[in-house]
Order: sequence, then structure tokens, then C-alpha cells
Amino acid sequence: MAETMENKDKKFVKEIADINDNFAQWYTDVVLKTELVDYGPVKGTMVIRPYGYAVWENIQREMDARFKAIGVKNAYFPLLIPMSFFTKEAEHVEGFAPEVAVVTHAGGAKLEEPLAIRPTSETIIGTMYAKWIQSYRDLPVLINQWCNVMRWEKTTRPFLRTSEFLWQEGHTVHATAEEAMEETMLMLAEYKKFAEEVLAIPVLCGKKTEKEKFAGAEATFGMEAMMIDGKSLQAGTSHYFGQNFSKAFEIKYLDKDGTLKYGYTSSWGTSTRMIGAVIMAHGDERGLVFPPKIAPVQVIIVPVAAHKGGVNEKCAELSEKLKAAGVRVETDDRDMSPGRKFNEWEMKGVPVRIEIGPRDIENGVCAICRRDTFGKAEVPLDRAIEKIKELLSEIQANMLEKSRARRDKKIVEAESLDGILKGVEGQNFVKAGWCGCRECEDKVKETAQATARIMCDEEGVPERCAICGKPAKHKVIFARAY
RNA sequence: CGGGGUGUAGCGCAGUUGGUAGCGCGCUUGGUUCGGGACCAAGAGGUCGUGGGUUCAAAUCCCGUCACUCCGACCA
Repeated sequence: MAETMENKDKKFVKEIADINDNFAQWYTDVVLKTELVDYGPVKGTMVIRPYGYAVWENIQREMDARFKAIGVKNAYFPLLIPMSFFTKEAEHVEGFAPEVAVVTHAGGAKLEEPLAIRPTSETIIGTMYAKWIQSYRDLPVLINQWCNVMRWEKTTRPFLRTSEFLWQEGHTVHATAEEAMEETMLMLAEYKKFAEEVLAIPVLCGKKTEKEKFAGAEATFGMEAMMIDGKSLQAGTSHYFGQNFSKAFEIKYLDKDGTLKYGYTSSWGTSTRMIGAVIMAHGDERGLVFPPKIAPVQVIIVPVAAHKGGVNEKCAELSEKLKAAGVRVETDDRDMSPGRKFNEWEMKGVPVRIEIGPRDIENGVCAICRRDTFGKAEVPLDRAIEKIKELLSEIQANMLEKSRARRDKKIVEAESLDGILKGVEGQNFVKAGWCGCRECEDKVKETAQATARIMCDEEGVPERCAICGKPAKHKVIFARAY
């Protein structure tokens, strides 16, 4: 009996690759088998299926509410951008040129000027801002758009890197450098809060190196999340542009003192990549684990022996009560064995499962199982609603704690190149001193296949560069990255 | 763009020295079941990625080609 169970478990685990053995394969399996996404007909594109899209909708709703609360307004700008717009900012065009997809024909004829499919919207939004902004009274401008963008990447992976992806991009203009920088840091902080409170992923924030910063930015700040395999994933960025874009696009305003000045701009973005981050930060050998706040289904009710009287009625009753309490609940009334349903919903990452059978009804209880710890408890039916609401927030909190504990164990310090190599080979984030030169950064890339993720100077800069031994200017987190 | 791997039913695969296309899961129908992947019976489902060649005969041998996938360089 025990042996059969074990075999069945093995068979189940085999459906999705071994998480420790082949993480990349596990990831691909899990996003396909849980019906989050499918591959699109054009290589590098993904079809986001309803179950996956629901996650994105939840992310959008939660994040949008936070934007609104700090005065950001939503707008929409065109998909197609005249190519000439890109050439206005030298670094920007150089950075994006290789991955821009271009429309050359329309209406059955060759276009006078080719049109870029937006890889990001600084250029077109900058152009419009130049028209809209006249006076210091028009500032600040805080606009966000939810849209798709396209970047022709060489290798792709669902959610993490696809040719087309969904994101939000915020674009702001300010009167002064201080204000623009303040906005840049504010949004980074908002992203960090969002990642931790909603996605239950602890993140490290900091400034990007010159090599890693956004094309055209004066400074880029990012948040980095650690995946189960110790690799880093950039989950959001916030850029300070200074006057680079305002000068290129003539974003000028008349100040109180009567002089014409260039504005200072910032932009910030997060994408469907966050869904990938959630999968890779919380998943386990049984599949997905969604934090309750973004789970498409928060509670799945599985009737047991539904043909017996009263079971379906009890399930419907509980479901209605949960819905009324604002819980995203579904009942799985398919005609198949319950064990099978348990496994399917576990793979799909539903945080809470409720089992109701004749025995429970007799005793006036239901069985409640949580996905994060596999804990199982019997709860009186009349107290089920409050218990489940409690449990959902407990799971949300526990998931953050758990991933924070896992991550913190995997942050190490190194004082040599060899130390960095050993650190990343052990699937760690490695903190090390850095002199600030590009050569040392490249050397780490070559020998350890790791990149400088962010700088965290506020923690105190080590005395010497771990690579060349010269005096260090920064404290950097090195890691392998997605 | 370099290096490896795979293309046979919806999914996972087998197919020996060339000789009528197979298995498991899933799917359909009927019945018995139902507290961790149920069982019995009867079914449906394939131009073997694709083009050419060798042969009486090719999933199988030869040449080309395409797609997918994993690992590197580029990137949210």
C-alpha cells in the first residue's frame, strides 16, 4: 500500500520535472501544465491563458490602486512610434535598436517612414509631454500606462522573457532634479512594498551599475528577487533621466522666475515577468504556490462522495458565503476521484482547499488544507468563513517569511574573485567590494557567469575591490541572473 | 549566432536484422465507485515534422531542410 502511494507520487512528480534537478525544465513544465500560458505561433511569443491572465489582473488591480493613491493617472499612447523619434536620444537608440521590431508596410504600400513597435514609450510620451507642458503649474506630470511592448530577444522563456509582454510604464516630469530623483526613489520603494506585501517576495533594491543601467538613463534603480535556484531576477526598475530626455524632446516649462527651463524626467516599470518571479520564488516539487492576494482561485472546494445526499448543497452554501465575504472561490464538481482533484489544484497553486463529504456534514465540519505547509485541519462549518479569511492572510504572511528566510541564508560575502565564483556556484547572492571599473565587472561575468545586480552602498563599502584589490567604491551584489 | 538533444494519436513514449502502426495516460459511451491520482466493458483518434533518394517494400537506410527544446553570448 505504502509502496503504491510512493509510486503514484513519483509518477505525479514526474509530470513536472524535478525542481532541484532541472529548474529550467521544471519552470517550463509548470507554466504549461498548469495552463497559465501556451507558446504562441510566432517564436518567442506567449499566449496567456485565462488562468494566467487572472493572475495578471490581480496584480494590475492591486498595483493600480497603489498608483492612484499617490496621484498617478492612467493614460494610453500609440503602439507605433515613428523611427525618427528614437534617434533623438543617442544612447536610447543605441540601446534599443537591435531589438526593435519595425513595420515597413501598411495599407498595401511601403511606408514613407518605418514605424517601430514600441519596445518602451519614453520617446512617444516625451513627444506628447513637450506639447502638453508649458508652465511650472503643469508640473509634476505623473502618468502611467498599462500596455504591451515588443522586444525581439534572442532566447525567450514564458513570462521571464518573451518578444511581446504586458507591463506598466510610468513616466513623470518634474521641475527640479531633486523632485525627479525623489519620484524615482518613491516608485522603487512602492515596488518593493508591492513585491513583499502582494507577491510575498522579498527584494533587494539598489542602483544599477553603468553597464546594467537603462539606455538613456542617468541612473537606474532595480529590485532583485532571489529564485529558488539562487539566481536573481530583476522584478522592477525605476529610472532617473535627469534632462536627457527633456532636452532630446524639448520638454520645457516657463518657471516662476520667467525663464524657460527643461524638465527632469523619470520612468518606472514592472511586467508580466513578476508572474514568473512568483512561480520561481514560491514553487515546489508539486507545482505552483500562489500568494492569496494574486491567486486566481483562493479557495477550491472539493466535494467528496457528491452522489450522496446533501454534499453538493453544502458545497454550494459554503461557496456562496465565501463569495459574499469577498473570497475568490470555486467548486470542483467534476465527476472524478477527489484525490486526483487535490493534486491538480495543488499543482495550480491554489492556497486553500476545502473538502466536504458526508462524514463532515454529519459532524458539522469541513476539512481545510493549506498549500504552503500542507497543513490540514477540521473546522466547524459555522466558523469556516472567518477561519478561511484568517488562513488566507496567514498564508500570505508565511510565504513572505519563508522566502525571506530562504533568501537570507543564501546571501554571502566574498573578498576575492574566487570567493565570488564559489558563492554563485553555491547558488548564493554574493556581496563584495568593487572598485567601480568596467574591467572588474566583466571579469566577474567571464569567470563566474555572474553580473553585478545592484549596489548597496548604504550598508557600508568594503575596503578593497574583491576582484582587483584596489580601494573599493561600492558594495555590490553579484549573482547569476535570468 | 555557436554547442547538445528531440520530432510517431491530445500528452508521455516504444518501434529489433527494412515486411499491414503500437503501449501508457487522457478522451467518448454504459455501469460500479468516491476522505490523496478508482475499476470493468465497449469505442473514437495517426498522410510517423517535411522534401528528395535507395528498394518489390522505408517510421526504420542515405542526403537535404524545417520546427521545437536545453546550455552559452544579448536583454524587463
